Amino acid sequence: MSTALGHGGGNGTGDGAPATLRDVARLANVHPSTVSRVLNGATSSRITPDTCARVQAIAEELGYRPNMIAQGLRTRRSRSVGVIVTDLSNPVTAPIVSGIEGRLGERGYTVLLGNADHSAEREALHIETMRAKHVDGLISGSATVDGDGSVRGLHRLGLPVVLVNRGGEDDRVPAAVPDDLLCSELAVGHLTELGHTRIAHIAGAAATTTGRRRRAGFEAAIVRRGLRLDPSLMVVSERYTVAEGARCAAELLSRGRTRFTAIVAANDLLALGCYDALAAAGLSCPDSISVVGCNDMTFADRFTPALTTIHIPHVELGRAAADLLLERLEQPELAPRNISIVPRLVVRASTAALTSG
Amino acid sequence: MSTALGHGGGNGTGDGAPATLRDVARLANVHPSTVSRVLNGATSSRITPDTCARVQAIAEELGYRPNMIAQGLRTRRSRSVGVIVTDLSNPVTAPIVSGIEGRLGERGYTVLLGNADHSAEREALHIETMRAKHVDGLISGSATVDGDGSVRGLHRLGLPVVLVNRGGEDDRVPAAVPDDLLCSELAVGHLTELGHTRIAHIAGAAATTTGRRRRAGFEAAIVRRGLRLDPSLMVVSERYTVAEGARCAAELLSRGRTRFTAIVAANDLLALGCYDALAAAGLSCPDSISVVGCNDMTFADRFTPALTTIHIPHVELGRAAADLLLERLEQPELAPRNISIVPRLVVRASTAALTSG
DNA sequence: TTGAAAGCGCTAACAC
DNA sequence: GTGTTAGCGCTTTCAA
Repeated sequence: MSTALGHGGGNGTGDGAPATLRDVARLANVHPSTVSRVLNGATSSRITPDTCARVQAIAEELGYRPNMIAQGLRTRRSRSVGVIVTDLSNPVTAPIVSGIEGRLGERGYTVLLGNADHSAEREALHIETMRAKHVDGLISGSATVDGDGSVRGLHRLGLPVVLVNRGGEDDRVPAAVPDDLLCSELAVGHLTELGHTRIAHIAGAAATTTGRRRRAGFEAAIVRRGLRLDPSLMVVSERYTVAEGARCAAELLSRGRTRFTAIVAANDLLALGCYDALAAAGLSCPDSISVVGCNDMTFADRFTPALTTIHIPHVELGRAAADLLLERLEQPELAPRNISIVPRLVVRASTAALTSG
Repeated sequence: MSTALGHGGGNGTGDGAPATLRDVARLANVHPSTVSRVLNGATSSRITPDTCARVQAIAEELGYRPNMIAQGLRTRRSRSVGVIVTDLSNPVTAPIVSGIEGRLGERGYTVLLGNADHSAEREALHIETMRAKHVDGLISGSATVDGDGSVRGLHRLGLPVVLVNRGGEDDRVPAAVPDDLLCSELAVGHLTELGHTRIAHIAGAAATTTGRRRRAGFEAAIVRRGLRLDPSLMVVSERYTVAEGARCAAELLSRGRTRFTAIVAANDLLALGCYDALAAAGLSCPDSISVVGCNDMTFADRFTPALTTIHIPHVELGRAAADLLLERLEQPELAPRNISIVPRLVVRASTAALTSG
């Protein structure tokens, strides 16, 4: 009786090499293809229950494991998918990957992980490798908007590709993304309900759809409420980092610290940077300035003040991306579609009602 | 001229299929094996510079990419390694994986990621799959001490395995781990320098080497200083979570809240739980009770109070594990070895000098 | 220096 | 229902 680890293995010749289909066939007195048919659920129905049982017994006894490399070469399906991320150290990346891996794993696919680490060169290298390893598809979390990213190229080459978290500017390649417009709407809505009217925005990099769409959503939300869209209350960050958030908040402050009473940051890291800049300027959050983040990343509830933010279910985002890819792999005839994940406002302690003007 | 994406590809027959070695051979008027020799650095020296150039030109023109699946089947080396983690959502996991992936990527290996998500069954499944996909080796971050984990079994089967973060109890399988004894020594040393003498410990699960060794290190550090080892000041947690930390700290408090003035927690998550339990009991940290964590995970500096903890360089830990595996893959004759990573005390605001007894 | 031949382990089209 | 044959794309003896 073989364990899950293939103990009791061997090919029956005593040389310790793992058993192959041929080994099983030889001991079961059948042809290798018969073994193949028995072991592949789809075709096993056409085999005599008798031989079927015999083959299975021998396979079990030998601890036979199909060689997926050989299978892949023959069938042209590797049952593995590449997952390329911009930055493994970004707090939202792990949950997204977790969601992807979980769903894909359920369906028998393995994840090849590539960390681009903000380098276009490394990203291209990973794509290269994954193509060479014949992944069945690719999920990319590093889409940038600059026209014609490498991932986009793959899509044209016919390799199924799905974007996650950040989408493409258009809808040519399927993507699972948060409803970025709604994120900003929720943030602005919350602040106006608290009485704020002069609200600043620290936008995400223009090269990312999260950055662009959240900015668009912010502007729409402001206009929709009949508030003035003040260009001096807008600053565009270059990267999603705490340091960059601090830089942008300081910039905002330098343009006049009484011009605004609240900041909508394009993500939590930027919001954390706001905390720093405000503290450095001797201002308190939320008493002087309210701050809203976006993502609700791990520990957002444990900062001081606890961060009011827009919750995005990143694990679910990852699962959705996996579903999209699975769909393309298993029903290529279906029209590609997008999934938009609904965010949710989480009120904590970094926002307060406007008291003094 | 072909781009990194293989544009300009095709096999020269116009059917859009990717070019193979044979396609290149045909157009270059040489035998496929010659092309193989040209393209493999090691053997290309034995080829006429002339044909060498011709072959390379054709390969380039066709956008030829070796099929690594076929290569793998033939050479029995997949150039991919499995990385199995206990929990992708643990804050230390991402940096470890990042370190592993970074180093392995430099050396031409791809990472297959498997998230066991605390399930032994899922872990076994991943190991199964990775064996079937013929990974060249395995790095496991989910070693438990219960004798004969599945990973250990693989090691016996001859698949190169390296443990990371948590080691095996003995040294039979190579591991890259923090110096857990030193972690506790640093924590206790820091507290005694602040005047603390009655120090409690929230130990990590006994099934993990981090839990066991940090506990042993704690006990040794206490004894070394001639302090009393009070069993009522020791509680063993079951999982590395905030909730579990809170439970353990509450348990400690229930045994008498004046019996100790400081807590050494086996990791930062447990330490965060201490914050909660102390707050719930109306106690302040660090004024009433000092708390020391371990790991220095992301944002440890941003909690309130900022957490005094033992810094472990997790990216480096991952790199070390990758190095260990690379060593086994490329120089199997070398004796397996372990790498111990040196931790560092980071003093922040959760510890204070003992003033009132 | 190059070509020929064989085969890694598997599946699938075709025969019987 | 099962066997035969061929071949996925590559590397690697062995010859020449």
